[in-house]
Amino acid sequence: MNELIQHIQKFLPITSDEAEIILSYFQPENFKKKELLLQEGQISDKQYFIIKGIVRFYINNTKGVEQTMQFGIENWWITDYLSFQYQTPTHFTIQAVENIEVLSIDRKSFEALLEEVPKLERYFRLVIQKSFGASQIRISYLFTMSAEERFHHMNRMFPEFIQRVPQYMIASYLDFSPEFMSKIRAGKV
Amino acid sequence: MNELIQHIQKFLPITSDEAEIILSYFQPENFKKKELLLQEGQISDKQYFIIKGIVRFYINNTKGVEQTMQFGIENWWITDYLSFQYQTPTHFTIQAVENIEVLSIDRKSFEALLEEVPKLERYFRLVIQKSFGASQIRISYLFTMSAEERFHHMNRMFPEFIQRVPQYMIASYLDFSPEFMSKIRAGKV
DNA sequence: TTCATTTCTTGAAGTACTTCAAGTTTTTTA
DNA sequence: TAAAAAACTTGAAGTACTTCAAGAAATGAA
Repeated sequence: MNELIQHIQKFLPITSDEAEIILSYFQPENFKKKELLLQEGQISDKQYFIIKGIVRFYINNTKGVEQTMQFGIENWWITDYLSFQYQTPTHFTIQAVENIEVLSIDRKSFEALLEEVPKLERYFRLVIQKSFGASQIRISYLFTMSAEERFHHMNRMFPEFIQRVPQYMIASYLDFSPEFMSKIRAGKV
Repeated sequence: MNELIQHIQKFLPITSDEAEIILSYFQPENFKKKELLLQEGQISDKQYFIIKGIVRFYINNTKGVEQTMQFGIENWWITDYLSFQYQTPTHFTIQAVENIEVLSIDRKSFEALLEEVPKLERYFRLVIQKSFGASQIRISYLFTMSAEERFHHMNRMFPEFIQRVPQYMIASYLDFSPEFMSKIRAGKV
């Protein structure tokens, strides 16, 4: 069965008729490694559900370095919600880390979908609540752990993930330099 | 008119009958300065809507220092959503910074309310979407600005707020030491 | 299979902060 | 309105990182 429908079912029951209606609102899209789903300055007009692959959500700091703020993996939703909700230009970029498959929905269709299947309001509320919780946990790690601790913690929690993503992206996600990451790994700190 | 109802009206229209039903689910509560609304280790069973005053949401780091992760002010919702949603013990503490007035709702009542007034699912989705967006912006500031820049930025954006809250809480919110904040303010960096 | 590109490593030098300890000022409480 | 408690300041010393520059290793493309 479709991944999105399965995901929705984890939060609330839907009938197969509803499933069909829901899917009719989505476009399957593919992006190659390094392609951009959203670019700084644009208005985030789409929300993406990741079927396969990894994306990163980053911001360019003043020195032009890309700081990874979030990763998105299978079964996660990704977009800049503020830009999406208020139609303001985004400060962020979303990029495919691998070749990816997503389902996309634009703002208009999203509103129409919620009107036709109102119980999805609940699904999206629960999904975002979870994302927000994850974001709070992430901030707490940045606040309470040293660079080395953050690295070891991530290594412990997501060993397979670390393999799939270049080190310098992990380093920027954990908020330290790639060189420092290299030294941590080599035990030279 | 009631602050909560006004706030809901910003996101979607409700009738005065609905307003009455909604309010019947909430308890007004008052907390004195420094009282705790939620304590590390507890399960977050309530969600709070702040009518008046400021709260802080913090975590104790390994050295026992309180790191402020979020402030909540008038018209904001506050809770640990992960703990609330999944009924797991929280790592965080919520404390009244001033004497405060809130409306509280526990998890059971919250579910009952959503069942009786399903369109509130949309309200809560939009509210949390906004909070999540704010959280993303906050992370981006931590990633792209120096301590001094974060301080000046906050000063520029929320000058009145800075007056209402002790400096050491602002310092921990901006992720640097109170001593360093003192030096920034004195122009000694 | 080779060349080009991307990613990772290493050491040396620098810096943006933290920590500590003590004193001062402001606010709260009785 | 005095005493106690909380919040803020200061300078000196320390440290967890960053930056730079150059080379090595791994990956991808023709």
